[in-house]
Amino acid sequence: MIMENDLPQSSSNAGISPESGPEALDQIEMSFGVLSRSLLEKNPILDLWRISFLANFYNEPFYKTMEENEGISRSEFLVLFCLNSRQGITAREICLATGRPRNSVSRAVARLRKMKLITYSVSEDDRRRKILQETDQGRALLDRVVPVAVARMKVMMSPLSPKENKELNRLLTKLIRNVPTWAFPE
Amino acid sequence: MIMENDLPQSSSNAGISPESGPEALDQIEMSFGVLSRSLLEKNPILDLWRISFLANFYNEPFYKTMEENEGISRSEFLVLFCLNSRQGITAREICLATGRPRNSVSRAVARLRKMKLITYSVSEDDRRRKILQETDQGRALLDRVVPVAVARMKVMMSPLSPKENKELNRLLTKLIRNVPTWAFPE
DNA sequence: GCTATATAGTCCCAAATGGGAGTATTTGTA
DNA sequence: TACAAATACTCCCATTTGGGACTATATAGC
Repeated sequence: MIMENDLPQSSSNAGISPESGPEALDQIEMSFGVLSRSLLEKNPILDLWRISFLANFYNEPFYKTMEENEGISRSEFLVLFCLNSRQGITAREICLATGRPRNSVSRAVARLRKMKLITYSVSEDDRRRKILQETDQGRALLDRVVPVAVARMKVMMSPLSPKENKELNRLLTKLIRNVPTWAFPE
Repeated sequence: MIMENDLPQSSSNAGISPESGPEALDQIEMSFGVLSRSLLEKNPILDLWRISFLANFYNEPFYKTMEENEGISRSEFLVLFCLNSRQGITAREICLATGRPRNSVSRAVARLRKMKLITYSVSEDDRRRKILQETDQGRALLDRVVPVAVARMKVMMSPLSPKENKELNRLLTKLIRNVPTWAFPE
């Protein structure tokens, strides 16, 4: 086991400049402007802003290109992705897990069904429920799209060493465990 | 300076259960269902999913209640928030920093102006540009809304010790610096 | 200086969105 | 059994959204 010093930059983008200090976000200023830089350096909801920044600039372009290439909307992708992840689930589960309104999920399900990317069968236990299932075509679409997303994520995560990645996930787990205490106001 | 052991849970939510291991996300399953739990534990774009989960379940309810309480949309809030963060900026800067389409920002600016929450003046240097500025009313609105957001974020971040919070930000900085290399496909 | 190209911002309109009512079914209560 | 309340899902429709054309201004190339 190699003991590595995590403080200097890891494998990729080595030696461009120190990772912290005032010049750390020079590249951001180039691409996203001065305002973006100052928001990422200092604002009253800094931690949240930074997390949202990452999520936002990953997700939006990804969904946009997926729409163009596969004609599949964000909600439609999410439905397929969820089905791929767990068997025997219903629209309600997808709403809960993704935060999308039941409305949009229902519509996504209807369209995916029309496109023969999924099927559903009324649950025997509870005939209100429809158990969703991806078709071979649906799986095939994910097999085209998910690798693109994975590759994109790998690039996103590439500045972190394996050890740092693990540490990030440890911290995220702490935050995620806590979400139920604050997610739903009132 | 107190040397604390960061591995056991920090100040709040102490002793509920270990923060990792199979039972770590029991609470998630309660609130968000089994699907959500399995997605947060394992999926091909796990890191991204977890980051998006946090951003999503912070942002959506926040914007929704702000809409209800203040009659201000997401884009409108973002415009105000940006103006509060930096002087002399234009709509374009806000688009770059937030990823919102210029369209929506333009509309948000128009509406905020009608509501007397911001003003603008054509730039002398470049008469295409409109320099935006918040009014006292606009600032007052932020003074009502931002503390709510800050409080919510503090709860969100409360599971982390100061040291862990700092470490998280170190890791996020590494990721953020790298965004320009992948954010815009093609 | 003149023309072509780029940029900031706005407008139009077709399409997407989500709130909330509606339907079908199940569960709880007596 | 009867009936009230809850739940899963769908439908209707007013509102929002964002792509892309358009206007005004600025910049670059010659």
